[in-house]
Amino acid sequence: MENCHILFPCSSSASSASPFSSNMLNSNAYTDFHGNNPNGLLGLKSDIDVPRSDVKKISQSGSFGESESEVKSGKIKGEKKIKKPRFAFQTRSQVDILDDGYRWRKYGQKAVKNNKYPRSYYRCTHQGCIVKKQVQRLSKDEAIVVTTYEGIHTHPIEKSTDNFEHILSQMQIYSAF
DNA sequence: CGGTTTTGACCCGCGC
DNA sequence: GCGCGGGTCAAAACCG
Repeated sequence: MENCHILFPCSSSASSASPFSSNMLNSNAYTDFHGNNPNGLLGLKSDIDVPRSDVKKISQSGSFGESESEVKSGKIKGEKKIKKPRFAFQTRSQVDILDDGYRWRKYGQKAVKNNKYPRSYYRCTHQGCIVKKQVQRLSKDEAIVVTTYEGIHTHPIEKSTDNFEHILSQMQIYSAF
């Protein structure tokens, strides 16, 4: 029970009063702190709008032979659209892999238009955990890495939270001014 | 050996 | 209807 959920204190007053517009990625604001923020804190954005309803996914090879269509991504036929929370963190780091204490498995990588650097897709390797994460580096500032979390972990961390605290000390979060 | 990364192909929503 | 951009899968390669 000691395992605390990694929930950032951004839900309190982050509703619509967040200083970051939905297009924060295009904002050139952070370009300004270039060299201004030794701490490496960039920004945070929470998005709760998933237009896609996650329709079933059929293998391209059609090798499915059993009814595993159950709760795969939280999508059930009779269920309503489950809006999964989305959090985007901008951090300044040389490495894309920001270890938050969870185990991730990369499942894809795509090049983003308008961006020289590709975007990596990760997924939590825990059973039943559907949390996804994607890491993107800005072409404008290669020192800036945008990590977007999708979903909420429902299981404890396997690694020591000590590591996570270490990360927290490197990044500060704009939860509420 | 098992799990993970890599990488190309496929799929889907949206705009034109 | 087609093309584009973005997201996911899956088989092989890779690493401990």
